Amino acid sequence: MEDVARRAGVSKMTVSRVIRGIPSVSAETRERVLRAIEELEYYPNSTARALANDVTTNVALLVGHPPRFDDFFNYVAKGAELELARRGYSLILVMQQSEEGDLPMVVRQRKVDGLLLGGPEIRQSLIESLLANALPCVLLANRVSHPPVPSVCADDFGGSLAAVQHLISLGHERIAFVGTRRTFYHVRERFRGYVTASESAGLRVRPEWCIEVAYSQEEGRRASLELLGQSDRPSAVFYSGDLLALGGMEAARELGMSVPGDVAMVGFDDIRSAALLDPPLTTVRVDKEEMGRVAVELLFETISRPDAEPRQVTIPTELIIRKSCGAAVASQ
Amino acid sequence: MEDVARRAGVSKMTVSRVIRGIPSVSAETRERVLRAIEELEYYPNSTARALANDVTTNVALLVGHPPRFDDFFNYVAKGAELELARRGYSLILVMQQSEEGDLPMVVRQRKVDGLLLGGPEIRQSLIESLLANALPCVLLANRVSHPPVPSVCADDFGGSLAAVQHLISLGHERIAFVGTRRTFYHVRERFRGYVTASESAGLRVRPEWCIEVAYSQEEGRRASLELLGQSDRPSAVFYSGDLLALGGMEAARELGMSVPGDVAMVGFDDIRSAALLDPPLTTVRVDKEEMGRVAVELLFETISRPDAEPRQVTIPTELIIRKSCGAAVASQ
DNA sequence: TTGAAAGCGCTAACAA
DNA sequence: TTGTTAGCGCTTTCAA
Repeated sequence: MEDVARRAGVSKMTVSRVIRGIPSVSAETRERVLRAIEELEYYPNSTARALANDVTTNVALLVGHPPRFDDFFNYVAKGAELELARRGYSLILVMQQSEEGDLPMVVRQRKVDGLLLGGPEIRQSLIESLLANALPCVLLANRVSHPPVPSVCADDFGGSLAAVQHLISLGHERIAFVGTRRTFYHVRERFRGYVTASESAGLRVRPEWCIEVAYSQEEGRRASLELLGQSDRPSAVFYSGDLLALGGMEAARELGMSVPGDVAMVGFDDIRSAALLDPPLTTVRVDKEEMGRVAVELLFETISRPDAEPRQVTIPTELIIRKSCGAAVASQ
Repeated sequence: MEDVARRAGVSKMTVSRVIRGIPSVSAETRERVLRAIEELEYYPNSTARALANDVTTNVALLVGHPPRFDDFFNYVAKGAELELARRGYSLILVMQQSEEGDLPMVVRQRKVDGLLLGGPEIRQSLIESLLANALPCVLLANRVSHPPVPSVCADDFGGSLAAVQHLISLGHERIAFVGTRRTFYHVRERFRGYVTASESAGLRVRPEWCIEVAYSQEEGRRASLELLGQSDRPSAVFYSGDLLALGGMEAARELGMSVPGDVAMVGFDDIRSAALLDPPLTTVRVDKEEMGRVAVELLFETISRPDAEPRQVTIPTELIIRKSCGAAVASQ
């Protein structure tokens, strides 16, 4: 900066003003400074700026432990990075190191101006510590009631409502629900959609057909084996996540049942593999990149107006009808 | 820091020494300082440290344009982040904004101490600019001959050799190769493995069966339709990447051919979907997390000894035999 | 073994 | 419109 100032025959301060676009600089001076900047290929040092301004221009995306950086958050990260880059910010990727709600290193070190908290595995206690430290946060694919935090979720309720209504419209009256822990907001919502769709069609929700498992293909398989192994079995299964549905298809294969012939299956999320399965999985598409993008938007709102009412944004979902549900028309 | 110093009854300088573990501090003073740090929950400000030391403790993972942050780099990022965190560093994720070899923002701003350059889409000119700016770099899944840069690649040659030899051992004598641009190091190596395996088995490599396409499922499909639509067609196809093989399976389906009955298929990379296909895809597994981890190791070597001979590390691959190759024994 | 002063590259506040 | 001074939170250098 010193060099630029010398070359343009002005003080460092004037250079600083030109860089920041402060109007109180005469046109000709600005011109001279810009030329000097160009000639010297000068670019301001972000560390020094950060120290002087107390703004790092970094945002962290924190994903839960054990390192759950999968297809879903891959897209979210992409959407977030693109939006951050547009604003001159950078994305720091952080895998939580333990299940505890310890403050992440990047926070202790003050390396970031805010955080995107990915998924429901983020502990409530961590959210509270972060807020107590006045760190702007946005929840991604999660929502909490008590401390008011902005959040971005897919339309979990609406998506699941549409999925189950679709099954019902295909004639199914015996629909089971296999999902992860209902302490998770998104699972609760997806379950609510299932219940609402069922009940408003006059179908009874049978508790023994509502199964709670961990999020893995193997767990989806186990639950499905149990469900489908009985004589009194459902004719369709709605899974709260595609990975569980993968396990379900595995189970059906093991039992010699055809999908959708003997049992229809529908998932949620539209992970990359969903379309590649045999049969291709009918599922609810979540726009993950858009979620990342919007989360960044909310974060900036929070940074600029920390006391504003936190917004809770819901991203629309779309039912993607493939073959696993047995609908006549199958796209993709 | 001032506060800690006051509380411990020493100067800032002594606090700094204790934090950095500098020995010339008496045991009792150190004790007092540590207590004060604990009581005040003091944690050094990384921005200030960065400015004083000219070390940001940040590393960027740069992925090519158009934003190719897929399954492969998802795992690489995970491996890299874990290793960086162990060393007190952070990972900044950067999607290249254009095809040009412009210096990324994080570099101009001096936000990072080094870069991991992901994939062959990174322009040679960019690599050279980076090196000219004395920025430590490591190539990931890429290798160049001219400027000496450390790199981490899978055993592209060995993996493809094993894959094609396996096809040959199954009796195939008419094996085609579908791959992306041979200007890419990894494709060149994989092609070399194909040629070597073929020729040492006395098989003729037919140029019209060596097809070059872009990396997408659709391109894999198109190439395969062409290959398999002729009467004089191969009995097996080796794809330089799983995504292409997905397209291949699609093509076979369209042509009413069974895999592996009418044509055997083998991929490379072992992306997440590979095992889920019907039939499950035989492929060469690449340890992507390990690649990320090792890349970080190399980067630190380069940072600490910039003039040392750059290491070129090759990560072993493993042939994963599933069903698409037609082998009798199928695992997974 | 400890501390005081200067400086890393920038910006806020004030003065000219 | 422009420049000077002080300071962001740390570390380096030198002196005590």
